[in-house]
Amino acid sequence: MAAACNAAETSPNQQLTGYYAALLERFGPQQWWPARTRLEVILGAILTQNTAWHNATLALGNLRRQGLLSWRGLRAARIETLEECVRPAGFYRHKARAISEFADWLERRHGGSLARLFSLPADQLRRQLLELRGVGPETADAILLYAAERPMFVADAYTRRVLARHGIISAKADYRETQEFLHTHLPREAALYNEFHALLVEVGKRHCAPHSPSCPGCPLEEFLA
DNA sequence: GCCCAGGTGGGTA
DNA sequence: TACCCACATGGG
Repeated sequence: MAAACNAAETSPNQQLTGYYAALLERFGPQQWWPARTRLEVILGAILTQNTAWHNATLALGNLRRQGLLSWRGLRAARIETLEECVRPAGFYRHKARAISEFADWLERRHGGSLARLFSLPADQLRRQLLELRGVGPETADAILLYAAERPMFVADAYTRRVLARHGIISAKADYRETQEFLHTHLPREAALYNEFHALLVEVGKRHCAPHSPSCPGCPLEEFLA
């Protein structure tokens, strides 16, 4: 029998820990982020905005074929070239501009050094990233977590949908509220946030359709039963 | 043909 | 602050 989505009798910490264990048991380690380098993590974080990851990989493949997967390459490229590469990921004008400005900014502000950028304290790094056009809270946190290995939970649409569907957070909880909840009730560990977020995306894709009241076959419902 | 996908930024009240 | 809307392509 499918469980009612009511976990009120256990603490949020216990719920989240139990959810994590249940997801890990069902799906196994997800080995995120699916990228080869920190630069690819950053580009992927921009390219996947409101876009299926598959389309982001098409754009990354185009950039690779054009020899643009380096800061020098990106800075030297014409914006029209970037737009053409990025087109499969949608919103291509925005994303090409964001990538181009990021490359210029890194050169200007940090001498083109990702090591220098990522040596900043997490709060300062996040503030700097948020100053960039096309980098909002989620993209900044994805870069912090998956490229800089800082413990910032990426409270994306899947995370919010899955947690809300199971009554863990309010359906109205926004990005900041969801992230604060997770930071409050989970150990502040990058490896845990990495794996948990990836698992939430996986369960969201497989079992948690938008606008559906339930999640058939969802391991979280079995956990609650 | 419609819905959805690992958001962000600008405008308006 | 809180909504609303534009931005765009590819797959099911």
